[in-house]
Amino acid sequence: MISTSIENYLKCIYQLEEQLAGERTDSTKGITTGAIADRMETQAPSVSDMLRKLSERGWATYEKYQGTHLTCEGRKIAIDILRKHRLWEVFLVEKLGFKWDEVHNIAEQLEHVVSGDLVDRLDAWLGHPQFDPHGDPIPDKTGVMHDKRKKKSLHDMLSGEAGVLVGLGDTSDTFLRYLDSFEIALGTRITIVERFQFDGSVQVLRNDKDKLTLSSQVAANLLLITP
Amino acid sequence: MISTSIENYLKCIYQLEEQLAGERTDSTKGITTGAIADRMETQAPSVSDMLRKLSERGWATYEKYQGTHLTCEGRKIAIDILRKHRLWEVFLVEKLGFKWDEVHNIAEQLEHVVSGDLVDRLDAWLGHPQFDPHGDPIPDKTGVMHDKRKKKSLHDMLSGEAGVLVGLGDTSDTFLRYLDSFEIALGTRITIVERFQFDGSVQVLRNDKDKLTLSSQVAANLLLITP
DNA sequence: TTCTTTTTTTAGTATTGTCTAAATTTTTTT
DNA sequence: AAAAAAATTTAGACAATACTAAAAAAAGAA
Ligand SMILES: [Mn+2]
Ligand SMILES: [Mn+2]
Ligand SMILES: [Mn+2]
Ligand SMILES: [Mn+2]
Repeated sequence: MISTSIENYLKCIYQLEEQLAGERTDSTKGITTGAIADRMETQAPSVSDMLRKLSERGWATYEKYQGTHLTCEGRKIAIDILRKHRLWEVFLVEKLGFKWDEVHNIAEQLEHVVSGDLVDRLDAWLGHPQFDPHGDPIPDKTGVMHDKRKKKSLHDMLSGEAGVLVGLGDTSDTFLRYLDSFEIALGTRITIVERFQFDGSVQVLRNDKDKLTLSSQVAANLLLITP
Repeated sequence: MISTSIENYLKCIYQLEEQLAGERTDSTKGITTGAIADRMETQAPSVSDMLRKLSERGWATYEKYQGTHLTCEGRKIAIDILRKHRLWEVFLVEKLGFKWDEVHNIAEQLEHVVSGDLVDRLDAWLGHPQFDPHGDPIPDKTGVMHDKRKKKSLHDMLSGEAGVLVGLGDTSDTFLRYLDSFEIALGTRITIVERFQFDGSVQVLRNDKDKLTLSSQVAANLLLITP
């Protein structure tokens, strides 16, 4: 039996690896103790302890001071947890009517419920959803994500370019509520009117109607598909 | 924060108290260490330790060798867990299509998910069900069970008497599957044809059609309403 | 009542996961 | 290249929960 704590660590390392894959080219250095401690809001020694345990159990490679990488088996577990997390989020939003900023903590608990059948039945009953309420792809039963969309950050788009919001670089509750206040949701069409070099902010058109200004930080976390 | 383990103990003690209330008249002696250990499939010393902790926290009264009773606050927690357990069971059977003998272990985990909103939304979305898939009453938000039915064990019914199955004295997976093999479910109408003094078994009519013989032990665990 | 059996508690140990403080190693700066 | 700063690991401790073996108390039998 895998403990809740181990599952959380594996998922965390997986997500840090995903993130790094998008940013850096060299993957020689593993995920650092510090990055994990930050993300899990825990202390570095706890992470060191856990990394030794994960490598003993064959779910991560780990050499002192070199950071860590998931093994195939570790990655499989992480993806399985992520699948459960996102499916439960869909359930909470679509069926129970929660808002997208209310589901994370609940899904954080539900993802650890273990049952051979439960996830698959949930998946089928929800109609095999492809994405969770935050636009993140839901892996299928075999761990494959069928996300063929090429997402581009609003940060990297040019004046006049338009796209539809389909993903977020940050899914924290505070950012989600911040987007609510702008009336920006998944599916919202965004067109760049003007970029300001001064502070990196952008003026955009929301759904071809309303003009608004988004900070550089917000823009960087909005991921769109452009036609 | 209340741990999963504590929640399980409180629920267990509550259910033993319920059961005892139906059997005995004197409630002076508390629920025994041994009864709890049996039901939780744990060792007596673990129970002794936990009882001391429960009484320290004000959820149970406990004096050495005298057994335990829940306090009001302890009972409130136990009922809350029971409510969650039974609502999740309804969800698993009605929405996801699980069979009644497959849901207990899953609900045993789901009952510990904590969220102010989740249970109430689940309850409303399920249409405020009164009973779980095993016929057990579901407490409302305030902890009250609205179960006005007078249940009578098949064991205590006379020849010729008839009733409708609405509850079970034992909800173990093995007993549930045993009932499946007899094609007996909640709502099944049962009429006593003949009682055998020899071994306490009864010959009954199922839904006014098929004759079958039930052992004394089965009969004792079938709870019916009689018109 | 006294002896025997059963139940319960105490004592001592193990496991898991966390933390702080101190030591060590790596990285960065001068 | 040496010194300073930052990151990481080790050491030692603690809380929660469970277990076995032994002691103590309660219940039942003779
Ligand atoms: Mn989690
Ligand atoms: Mn999500
Ligand atoms: Mn439980
Ligand atoms: Mn039930």
